[in-house]
Order: sequence, then structure tokens, then C-alpha cells
Amino acid sequence: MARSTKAAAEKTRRRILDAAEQLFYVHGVAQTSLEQIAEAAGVTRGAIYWHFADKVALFRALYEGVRLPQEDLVEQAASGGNPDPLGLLEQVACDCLKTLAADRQRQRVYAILLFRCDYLGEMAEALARQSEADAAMHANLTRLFAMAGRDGLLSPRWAPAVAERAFTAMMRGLWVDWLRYERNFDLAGVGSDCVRGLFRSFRAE
Amino acid sequence: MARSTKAAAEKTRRRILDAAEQLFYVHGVAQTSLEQIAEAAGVTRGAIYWHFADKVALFRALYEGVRLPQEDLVEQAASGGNPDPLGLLEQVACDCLKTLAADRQRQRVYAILLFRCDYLGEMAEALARQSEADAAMHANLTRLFAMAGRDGLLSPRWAPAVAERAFTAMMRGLWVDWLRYERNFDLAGVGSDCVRGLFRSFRAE
DNA sequence: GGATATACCTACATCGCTGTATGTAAAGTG
DNA sequence: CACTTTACATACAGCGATGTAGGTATATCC
Repeated sequence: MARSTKAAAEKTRRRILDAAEQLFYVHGVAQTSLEQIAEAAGVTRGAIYWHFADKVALFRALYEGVRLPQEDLVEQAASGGNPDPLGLLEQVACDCLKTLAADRQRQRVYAILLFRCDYLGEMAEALARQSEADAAMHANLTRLFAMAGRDGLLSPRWAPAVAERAFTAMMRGLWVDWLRYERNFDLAGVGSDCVRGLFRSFRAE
Repeated sequence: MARSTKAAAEKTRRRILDAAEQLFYVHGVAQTSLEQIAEAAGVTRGAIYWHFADKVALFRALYEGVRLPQEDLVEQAASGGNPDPLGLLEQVACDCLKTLAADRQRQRVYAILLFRCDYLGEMAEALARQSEADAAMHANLTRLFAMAGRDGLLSPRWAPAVAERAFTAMMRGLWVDWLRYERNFDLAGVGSDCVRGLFRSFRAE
């Protein structure tokens, strides 16, 4: 076949990305060949090499298309002198779980990033991005919890640094377990209950 | 070279396993060829094929050599009518963190299982084992928390199922974050503090 | 409406990796 | 001391995947 309009080209690019997302999710990044992606997208490898330099570039385009939950968290909980930072964070965290639970594409991409690829060699930059997002999140939340501690909003039984780690660990554990085992519990419901329980403990004097 | 004694053969088997562990950890399972493993072990691919059927078998031997933390947890917290199941679980969990923090081999193998391999195709059984271990752990802990709830040991503000999920999520999050980012916090110290904080909340009436 | 760039497809050349078959020297066995 | 088995090493065959070069038909631009 031949060339179509610019819009059509963008469409095939999308089809390639969608096919890659599906196949990476089902078979893993390393186990998926460009041939398979091309076939699933209804094109040939030539089309893929036209739109992307190689498989790594394709992978990069895939994960750059979605926002990480850490990035969501850090952005929405900016907390510029909020009167109730803990309440805000609790709300944002629950929203975050709800969003993830509803967005199949995010689920697939996160699952790929978590379980469907090994991060070495060329893929390392994907890990680097997550690492940066995590660092930013920790920095931000550490400030937030420290503030809450100073303002007497955080129970003295929780050292701010410990509370921050407990919160991030629980969040990570929730979506790791949920994604890993095929969403075998109610993330938005039970997950949010877990978060609320933890924050109840944070606030108790 | 030639054949040596049976003990020497076992030694080369170990060398192969050690080399594989190192390389899988550094480069990922898929990105590591048997040739590289052989070179690192100071043998040829022939030796690997003598001791193992293929790379998958080698990988299996590797992860079958260590116990999963879920298995540790479920075994040590058997809790046959323990008067203080929550206290027991808290202790076991902290021990678990301490053990992981001290055992480099476990850290590498867990990291490989978590981040250095994609679980599809032949590797799926590795995930299956973890899945079973997790299921057993959840079943056991669900019973434990339900018991604690009935006995009035668990705060009524924590539904047993939610508490169980909160605990397992926190544990998973702790060692996932710790392993993923090169042990960038004090797992035994801060991690245990997190667990203790959570259990304090569990017990508060 | 001719020239050119675009958006692919086809064909090829290559290469790393796997698996297996074969060789071989030492260790075990009777 | 024959012989067999063990514990590897070496050599080979083949495939699958990658990257690229070249072809082609259609938009797009002037």
C-alpha cells in the first residue's frame, strides 16, 4: 500500500503504540518482537522503523505517554501552606487509587514498567524517570509530614520520616499487589480504607 | 580440561549459579546470555548445559534456592491459638525485614524476581510460586486478623480484611522500594518503625 | 502538473544466541 | 586394568530478530 494523509499516519502510529502496549503487557518487552507488533497493528516492520528508531524508542514513547502515580501525587499535593496537609494528602491518595482502578491503559503501562521488563541496558532510563519521580515525591512528602509534625497535626507517636515512609510504602504495596495479581481485590474500596486507616493513626493524638 | 571429582562438579555448579545470580541482577535475565554466564563462571556453555537443561531451568534453580518472605511470614506466624497474634505477627514482620536487610543473596534473588525478569512464557511458573505463597499468606493472615477481631485485640476501627491488606501492602511496599532503589533507607530501622506504628494503630481501642 | 517529500512495504544481509552433536580426559567400577 | 560413566569443552547448524537499503504509490507544494 501507499502513503495516506498526515492524520492517517498519526493513526497508524497510535495503532503501533497500542499493539505494543498490548503485546508488551501480555508477553513482556523482551519477548515481543517488532514483527509481532507490526502484525498486531496491521502494518509491517517498515512502518515501525519509520515512526520509531527501534524498540527502545517505542518503549520510551509508550511510557512517556502516561503520568506516573508518583507524579500525580507530588503535583496534586503541592501543599503551599494548606491548613490541613494530611487531609489533603489522604484525599489525593484515595483519588489516585480510584484513578488507577479506572484507567486500563495506565494499569497496563504501570504493569509493564513493574513486571514486564527488565530495566537494564537501554531500558535503564525508564527506571531513572521513576527514580526521579520517586525522589521528588519523597522530598515533597517529607516536607509535608515535617510541617504537619511542627503544626501538631501529626501524632507525636509518628516520627515524620517514619510516617512518610509508611505512607509511600503502603501506596506502593497496594498497587503493586493489585497489578501483579490481576486486580484480585477492590483497590478503590479496600485500598482507600487502608489509606484512611493509616491517616487516622497519623492524626490521633 | 577434564573431569574432576564429584565435589568439584558441585562447585562448578555453584559457580555457575553464582555467576548467573550476579549477571541476572546486573543485566536482567533476558539480556544475559549463557555465554556470558559461562565466561563469568570460568567454564564454557557446555558445562551449563550439562548441569541445567536451559536458561529457564537455571533460573528456576536460582529462585528455588531461596525462601520467599511470604513463606517465612506464613510459617513463623502459624499462630495456633496464640494469646497475642498481633504481637506475634508484628515481631515476625520486623524479623523478616531484619533478615532481608542482612542477606545479600536474598536481596539479589528477590530483586531479580521483582525487577530483572519478565514473567511470561517459561518464567510464568516463577510468578505462580509467588502467587501461591501470597495466597497462602493472605489466607493465613486473614484468619489471624479475623481471630484478633473476634477476641477484641483489633481496634473496631479496623475491619479485619482491611487491616490484613494494609499490613501486607506496607510490607510489600517496604521491600519493593528498598530493593528497587538500591537500599536507600534503613529497612530494619525505619521499616520496623513503620510496622510498629501500624500495629499500634491496630491495637488502639 | 511536475517535483519532492512522505509513509510506508519488500528484500536482504547479518549476527547473536540457542541447542545439539561430538570429542575427550579423568574418575569411578568390577 | 579394561570399560564405562562423568564432567565438561569444542564445533556446528539453524533460527529468529534486527537494521538497512531500495522500491513505490500517494499527498503536498509550488
